[in-house]
Amino acid sequence: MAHLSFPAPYDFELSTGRYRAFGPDLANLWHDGGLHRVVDGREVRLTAAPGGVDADPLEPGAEPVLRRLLGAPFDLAAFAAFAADADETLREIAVRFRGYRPPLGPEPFETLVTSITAQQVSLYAAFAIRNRLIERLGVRAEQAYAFPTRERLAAAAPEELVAVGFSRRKAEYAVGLARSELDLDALADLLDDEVRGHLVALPGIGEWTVDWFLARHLARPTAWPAGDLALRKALAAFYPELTDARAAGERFHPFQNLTAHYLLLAYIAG
DNA sequence: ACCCAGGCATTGG
DNA sequence: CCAATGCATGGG
Repeated sequence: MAHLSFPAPYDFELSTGRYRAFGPDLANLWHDGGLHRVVDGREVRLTAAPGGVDADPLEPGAEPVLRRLLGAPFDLAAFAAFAADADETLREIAVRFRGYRPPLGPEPFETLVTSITAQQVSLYAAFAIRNRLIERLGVRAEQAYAFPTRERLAAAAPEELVAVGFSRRKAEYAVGLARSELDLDALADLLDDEVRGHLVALPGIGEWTVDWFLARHLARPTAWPAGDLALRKALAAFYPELTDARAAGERFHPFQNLTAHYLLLAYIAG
């Protein structure tokens, strides 16, 4: 057992709600009050603890990916200060949901495949399809599964993905991504627009998917998924005067990413 | 049965 | 540049 510390305030349950809201997530499994995640083949159980999160067991080398999973790169204190000085709407949302630290997709390939499953369909459908993919091509540890590796998907026939509910097109996108030459880890060293250029060149990866990759894998502060349907609905609900979602992002510079997450959370929470 | 849901590529103007 | 269309599943 080891401890991962986070600056207060940090609300573990609120922050991990995404992994329960649309049904179970076999790769980020909420089980018996804790979040289970497989790192390097070993299942880790994460639970709330004073001052942060307990991780059991914590292998050397697993800490960076776990901290990333828990959204460690976000500067919540700076966002809180920004929101406190912003409009009344954002100010109230930031206070109501203080301690919310959006989880990140710890692995680039997994993040992209997850987004492909979520294109167009409801998140309930996306989670169901994703879970069947994980069961079929992933590897189970104890309760949770390791998400299917890029190598496993590169070796898969698209028909295997169709069999778990992918459309024919999406099956080809996911397998094509796995088989592409692109070094996904190297994207972390590039500027936002450079990342965008590399990714949108791949079939099935458009602006929306890149925006969420920048936001939820690379934790880029100014990522702003202006085309996202849920974010548009949240904007319409909280800022009816901001009819241009893309332009609206400028208002929240340089905290577009955290603002988007807080608006989505507030919108879903009702 | 029908419609919509945290898109994207393709086709045709 | 923009409009129309098909896609697969789950929930209402």
